[in-house]
Amino acid sequence: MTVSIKDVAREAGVSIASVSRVISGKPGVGAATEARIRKVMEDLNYRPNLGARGLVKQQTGNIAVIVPRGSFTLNNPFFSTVIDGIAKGMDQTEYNIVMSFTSIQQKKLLENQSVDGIILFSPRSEEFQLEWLENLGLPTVVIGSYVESSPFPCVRPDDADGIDQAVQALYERGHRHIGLINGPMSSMHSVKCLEGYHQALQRLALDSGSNDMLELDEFDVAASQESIEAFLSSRPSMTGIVCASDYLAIGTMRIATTMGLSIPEDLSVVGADDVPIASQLTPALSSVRVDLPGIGREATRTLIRLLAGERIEPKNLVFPMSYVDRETTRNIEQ
Amino acid sequence: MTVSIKDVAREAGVSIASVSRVISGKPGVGAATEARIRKVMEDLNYRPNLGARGLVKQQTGNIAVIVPRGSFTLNNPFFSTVIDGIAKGMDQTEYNIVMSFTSIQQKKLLENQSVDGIILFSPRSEEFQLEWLENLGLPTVVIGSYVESSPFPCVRPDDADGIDQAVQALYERGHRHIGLINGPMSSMHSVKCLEGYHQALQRLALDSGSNDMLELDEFDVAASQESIEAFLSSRPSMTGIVCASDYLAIGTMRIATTMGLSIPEDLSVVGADDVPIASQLTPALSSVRVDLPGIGREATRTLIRLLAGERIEPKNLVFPMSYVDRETTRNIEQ
DNA sequence: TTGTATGCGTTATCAT
DNA sequence: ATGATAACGCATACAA
Repeated sequence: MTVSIKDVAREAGVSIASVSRVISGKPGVGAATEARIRKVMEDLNYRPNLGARGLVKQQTGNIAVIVPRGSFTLNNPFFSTVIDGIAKGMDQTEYNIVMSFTSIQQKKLLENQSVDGIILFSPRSEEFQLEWLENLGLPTVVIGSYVESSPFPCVRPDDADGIDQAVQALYERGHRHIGLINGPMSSMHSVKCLEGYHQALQRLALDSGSNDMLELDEFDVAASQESIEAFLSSRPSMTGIVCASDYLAIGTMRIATTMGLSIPEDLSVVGADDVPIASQLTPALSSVRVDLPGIGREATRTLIRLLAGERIEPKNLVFPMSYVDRETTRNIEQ
Repeated sequence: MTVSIKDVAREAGVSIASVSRVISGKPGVGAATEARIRKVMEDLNYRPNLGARGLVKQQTGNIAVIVPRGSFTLNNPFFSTVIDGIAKGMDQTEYNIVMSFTSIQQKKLLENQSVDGIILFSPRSEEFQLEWLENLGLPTVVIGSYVESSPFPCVRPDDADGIDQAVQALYERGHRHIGLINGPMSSMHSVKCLEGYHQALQRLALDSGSNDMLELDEFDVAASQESIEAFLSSRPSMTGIVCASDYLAIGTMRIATTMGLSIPEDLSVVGADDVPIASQLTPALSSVRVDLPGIGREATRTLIRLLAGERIEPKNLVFPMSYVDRETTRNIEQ
């Protein structure tokens, strides 16, 4: 059924070695024979078998992109935007992208020798054992904040500084009671966000001693409606909210609105990452910008270098964030 | 470096055949030897090589998921939501998902015998030659409206009826001048939407003879700001707008707002597909719902059956749509 | 129950 | 410049 190098060889009246040579562009084949071979390949509609080639060359030509499991993953524009960058980066290479969204897929994929390298979105602490990952012996690059002890190169936004900037921006606009809506602490991203929040509060002497952070169980807002409502209504003096992601911010805005609060009149909201849709919203979401596709491209570049045998230093590539003022934040009188 | 079936055999003092048998769970191996082999596999940390297995079994274990090229693809929640369903469906199987977002990747992927089947998001007419696709000889399922002459099974929303329902809903709320913001006609999706639009207009005797459809060059709104502005401002009597996708609707709302129109007071807007974020917006977007993850799952199921050698009838699996009334539509007095 | 041998499609080594 | 052949890791028909 499927036409192989052997069929081409027979049809062209040459050995498979010669066919292989023209396929891989290796020297050592006469112009005339090459032409003949090419013609036959065309006629027979020959297609190389990547699996067979991989077998002898000891590589698959595939890169695994591992996104966290959970209901909202791909739907979260953070991931899709970074993945966009990964895809663009991968385009310059010979590699294909094998994606996996669930833990079942992930184990299957990684344990089957079906990829040459891994791009790993920073998993929750409960998802992967670092030891298991290391044991795989595959070149790996992590995207997003990750445990300090990780031996893998890491490309990430400067989450802590981003949240710090968001708080600072609200402060400069007259806000004095500023809350943080954060993800679960099992995610390093949340840990970093909290770090930045505390840092800003301390510098601005805003630390009231009260706990104004809400830690959600999930990054999924829909599942956390009640706790957000409670958080908001129990803090009437709070005029500004910083969220650990734009996605969280969108959900928070919705909930606040249904509670009768208008944005930004009653409550200012700042997101994080400045996902593409943020600027399309009404009102447009103030956020802390970072080059998401750039992160994806850089992660790809790094992995490719790793694959080529390079040693990568420094291990941490941190992308700067910068506050973008839009319509969900307002100046308030003191 | 990498441990193979051969190493296991030697270490366990058996033949590779026996090892292969326990791996594939085939009968014909004594309990004692099986135990010994398993232990050695464990000790040596043996991992099967999918490529090698594929070579002999003539299959790769990979499914290609082809999404249209272009700037806004993964970022478009339509795709990510359907893909979510695909991933869930694929979880029940032994297949991995190989994604490709660019034409370069796509050719590479499809021409290399590195996948067993294809899930294809309905491409623009200029993107793929049907003949080329058929020539691949791979089991293929299309998601979304596609050319009639396609020989591939197709899973899709009932776009025409969806838009029809949206127009109908606006009509019932008192609207008499209703526009359509549509994608390019090179996409069958747009063609179907237009079809539903005309159908509704005719039934409701609303066809004014004027052309109230705006055909965008791209599904990307940001690039079409000017034409949308012009469209809106040149039709002051228009009170309702139906959009060919939620994404388009979000962009349209933003542009209308910056023009000083408030939604839904001055302009009612209805999206299509009811993407997850639609209900999270403020105001929440009225839309035409369809089970997007269900479409993904069904496409996967269909492809798996195709892969198993089944013949699939009917070729078209159409998912119903139904209007969801939220906050971007209002009743108007006659 | 267990082992031997062959072949899957390709690259690479070594002759010629 | 060209060809024969081993090897990659695995499944399987056939022998024992």
